[in-house]
Amino acid sequence: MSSAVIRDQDRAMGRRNGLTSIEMDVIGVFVNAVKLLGMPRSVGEIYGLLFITPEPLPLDALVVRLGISKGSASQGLKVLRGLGAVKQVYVGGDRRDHYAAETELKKLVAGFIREEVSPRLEDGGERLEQLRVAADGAEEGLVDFYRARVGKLSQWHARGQAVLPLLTGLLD
Amino acid sequence: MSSAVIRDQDRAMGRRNGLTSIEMDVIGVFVNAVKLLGMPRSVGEIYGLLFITPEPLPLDALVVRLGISKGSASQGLKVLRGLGAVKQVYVGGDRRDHYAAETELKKLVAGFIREEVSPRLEDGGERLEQLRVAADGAEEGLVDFYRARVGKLSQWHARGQAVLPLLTGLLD
DNA sequence: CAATCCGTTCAATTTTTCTTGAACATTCCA
DNA sequence: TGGAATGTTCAAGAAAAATTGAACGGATTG
Repeated sequence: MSSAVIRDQDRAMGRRNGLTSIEMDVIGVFVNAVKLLGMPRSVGEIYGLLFITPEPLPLDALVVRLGISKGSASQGLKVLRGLGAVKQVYVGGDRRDHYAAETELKKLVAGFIREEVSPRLEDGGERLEQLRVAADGAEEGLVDFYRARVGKLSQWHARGQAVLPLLTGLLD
Repeated sequence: MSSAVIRDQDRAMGRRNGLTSIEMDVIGVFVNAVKLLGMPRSVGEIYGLLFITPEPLPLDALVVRLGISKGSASQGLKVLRGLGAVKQVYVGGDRRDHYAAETELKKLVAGFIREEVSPRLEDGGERLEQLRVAADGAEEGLVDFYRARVGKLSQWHARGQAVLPLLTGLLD
């Protein structure tokens, strides 16, 4: 089969790069979404392609179809595995790892909270300890104000910790 | 008063740059937080300083104390005003605008949702329309799968729109 | 084994994002 | 009205983040 034929097929399907237009649209949605979450474009591309592909795909397929480097694909999959956004699927007679998108919203949100949000909240909790000490040791006229503000921060922190678990609960 | 005296005072208060150590710590907390939300460092610095300062501050004070440019300060305040994270306070006999931090968590979260999240959700809703059409027009064997996936996306979208208002409600 | 395949890592590069600073508009005041 | 004060905008430069690609380690195969 000549490559000219392939290009004709691509054109007929509305392809560019080797992605169909519906694939590109869905990927675009996810690229947008992961940007909102502060993640690199490639993560959105990978998840998007897996989401809109019926079969599990190996790393090479991501490289070829998305036109990204092997390094990006590997790192992107690492992030997605960490989030639990991707399932590893065994494909007989092929020693490559194959991946499929995890599509349960609850799991995705829980993964994001676990990997991205909770660590920061914990970190913030430690800082609060130090802030309380620092506030108490401030100049006379400022101690009360500082204590009030650190108290406000503690309140926020507690609210965050209380609300996050509820959030995943709402998504069954 | 000589600048040597000022420097001595700074050293006694644990200052560097002209910020006390508690100010720097609090600012650090907010710089971290806004990064999680995908906003520039300067926005966190400005909000942090306003949060931990008893008096409302004008733009110049932010420039001097944080050591940032007038442009950054102006743009950062613009963002914070948009979020409703900052109150404009009138100070008699001074024609500069003075700003104080809004410390009601509910307002801050609502502002973030309004400015950063909702617009994207709406945008996503429009894309979904197009995706439904594209899915229906796909190759024979893929139509069912595509419809299912677009349906999944719609579900997520609906969940998001349902949950966001609840979220602010939880923060009274 | 040696050769190949698969995936990871990380320094170098590219891309994106943020910050700066000078030009500008507007308001205030003498 | 002229000039000083205040704040905004945006092009250029600096900084940060993402991507690449080559080198590497380990597993598999003939």
